Order: sequence, then structure tokens, then C-alpha cells
Amino acid sequence: MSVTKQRILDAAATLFGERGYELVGINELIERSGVAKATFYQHFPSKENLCAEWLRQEALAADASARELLQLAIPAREKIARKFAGLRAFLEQSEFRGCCFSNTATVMIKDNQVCEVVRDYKASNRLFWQAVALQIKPDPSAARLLGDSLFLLFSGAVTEAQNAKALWPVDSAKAGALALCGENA
Amino acid sequence: MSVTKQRILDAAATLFGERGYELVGINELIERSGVAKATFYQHFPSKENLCAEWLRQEALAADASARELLQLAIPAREKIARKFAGLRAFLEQSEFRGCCFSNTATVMIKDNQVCEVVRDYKASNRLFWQAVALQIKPDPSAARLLGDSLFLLFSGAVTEAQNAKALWPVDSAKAGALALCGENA
DNA sequence: CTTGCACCAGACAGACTTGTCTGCATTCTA
DNA sequence: TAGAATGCAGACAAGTCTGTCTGGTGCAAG
Repeated sequence: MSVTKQRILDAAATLFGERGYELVGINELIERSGVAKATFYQHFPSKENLCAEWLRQEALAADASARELLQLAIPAREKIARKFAGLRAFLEQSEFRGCCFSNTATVMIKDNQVCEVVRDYKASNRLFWQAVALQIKPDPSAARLLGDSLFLLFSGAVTEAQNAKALWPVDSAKAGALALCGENA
Repeated sequence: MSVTKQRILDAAATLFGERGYELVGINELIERSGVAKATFYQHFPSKENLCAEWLRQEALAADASARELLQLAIPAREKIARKFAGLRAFLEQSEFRGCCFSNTATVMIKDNQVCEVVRDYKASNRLFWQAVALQIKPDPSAARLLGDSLFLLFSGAVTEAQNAKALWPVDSAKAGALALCGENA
């Protein structure tokens, strides 16, 4: 990965993250990264491709952090609590930006490589929650169901915190998640 | 409400609903509604204003249907089941369009009247779920908590069904919701 | 020393956007 | 029957957008 290309990706992370794919133009992107337009198009065939690569990087980082959390030697309920605490911090510090994957997917005209990256990330996220659930409920079928509920509660919390610009969805979702896990954890 | 104005609003409902606020232009909107551009701007000061009026109409319809469901003489668990069944049908029939309120809010540059409408709708939706919860748990504090969890599960189901273009989030969220409600319903 | 690579600056094409304006036609009402 | 609404068609302004292209600069390896 060349330094220039990474500079462009960093600018994309900042700008796409702050205002979303649709509301950031190439010109602003190259100005921010201090790169000529011709140089930009030497590294990325299109804006959409840049977007996909940005999300791929985000997904990689998120997956790594999820795997790390999963393997900690702490109770599963504590892992859930940490996940929600992390969300809280992220929302506070990003002015309730919401999920960059969901946000980006909603402004894509048709099913393209970006949507594919989003689907991959979401599938991996779902598996994370199912793995956490498996540390609570040994029965695989019950764990899958619990994991999905946790996944959806978390996703709902992100969406509604973004809409309400408030943190109560995170706390409510956390409470609901722990209630779903029951006492045996 | 003049016939012409309603025709424009109907076109907005179709097009904004299908592709989202940002990806539909004024020109397409007036072509679809068979109205001259000058006429459009006689009824709406701006595209953003049209969007707000559209969402206000959607919110009114949604609130009415929620109130109706709430007052039916059926068990609360059945109301929850119907809500998820309705979501299922909506997603199937709209090709996983997602929540028009959330989708629209994510592409708004800054906090404007549209975001206000979205917040109002979401607050009313939250109250609906809390009211349902109150029919299950008599304790107001417990009902508020349960209602919020149901609200967030539902929201998560909409978001992730849209991302995955699949119905499993609806079914999982429904199962999670009923699990949260416990046996005493 | 030269050849090639990576980058820069920015003009340009072509298409889009929202919103304004002029001028004309129809229809309703007093 | 006169006048006021209301709507139509579409040119136009002023800006945005993505993506292409030309030409020039600096550096580094052979």
C-alpha cells in the first residue's frame, strides 16, 4: 500500500465517516489528502471503488477488535457490556454518526461491490454475537437465536441513537441484551 | 390540500421511498407527477420542504395504524406478532426498502425540519412500544424498559433486513421480542 | 546521463443539480 | 363578462458532480 494511497484512504475515512458517501465529492477528497486528481485516479478507478476499499479497511479493523474481545478470559456478560460501552464512547466522540456500513449502503443506487462489503461485514458481526451467545447458552440452536437478538438490539441501538442524537438507546439495548441472556451467565 | 399538491406528494412517496431523498431530483419528481416546475415551486418552497411534508404524511398514517393496533382487544403478544408480520409483508413487497425516516435522516447534511419530523416519529414509535409493554408488565418502570427493547429490536430488524436483503432479522427479532416478554402475557 | 515512474496542477467535457423566471392557457368566481 | 387563480412549458442561471486529459516536475535506478 503506497503512502499516497493510504493518505487518500485516510481522508476518505474522515470525510465519508463525518458526512457520508453521497455528500462528499472527489474534489474535497483530493484537497483533504493533498493529492492531485490525476493521482487519485491512478490509485482508484472510481469514487465507488475508493468507498469499497475504505469500508474493507474498517471491516478489517472491526473484525480484529471483535476477535480480540471474544477471546478474553472474562464472562460473556462482561463482553457484552464492553461492546455497548465501546458503542457509547464511539457515538459520543463522533457526534452520533451511526454505522458507516449501514449509512453507506442506504445511499447506493444498486447492488454493487460496496453493498457486498457491507453484507460481508454484517455477516461477520452477526457471527461475533452468535459466538458470544454460545459462551452463554451451550445449545447451538438457542445460541444462534440469542446471538441474532443481541446483534439486532445492537444494530437498533446504533440506528436510534443516531436518529435521536441521544445515548438512551445504547443503555436500553444493553439492559435488554443482558435480560435476554438470563441469569445463567 | 389541493389535488395537484397531493399528486406531487404521491410521487414523492413513490420515488423517495424507492430510491431515497438524495437520489431523486426535482425534475424526475415533477415529470412523475405530471406537473410543471413552476407549479411545484408554488406548492413547496424547496425540495427539503416537500420531503418534510411527505414524512409528516407517512408519520400520520403510521401513528393511526399503531393506535388502532394498540386498542384491539387481543393479547399484547399477538399485537407484537402482528407488528412483525406487517414488517415482513412491507419488506417483501418493497424489496427491502427499510425505514424511510431513518434512511432520509442519514442523508441530511445538518439538523433541519426533516430531522425534526424523524425524531418526532421515532419518539411516537417508542411510545407505542412502551404502551404495548405496559399491557404485559404492569410496573411502569419495567414496561418502559421492555418497550425500549422491543422498539430497538424492531428497528434493528428493519435495518439489518435492508442490509442483508433477507427476512431472517424479522423472525429473529420477533423471537427475541417474545422471549423478552416472558411467559406472563 | 537517460529512462521511467510517481506525482502535481488544473483545464475540460458532459452531465447533473436546485431554483427562478417569462409567457401563455385554462378555469373558477364575483 | 372581467379578473383572479391556478397550472403549463421550458429556458435559464449558477452551481455541483465524476472522470479524462495535457503538460510539466522531481526523483531514483540502471
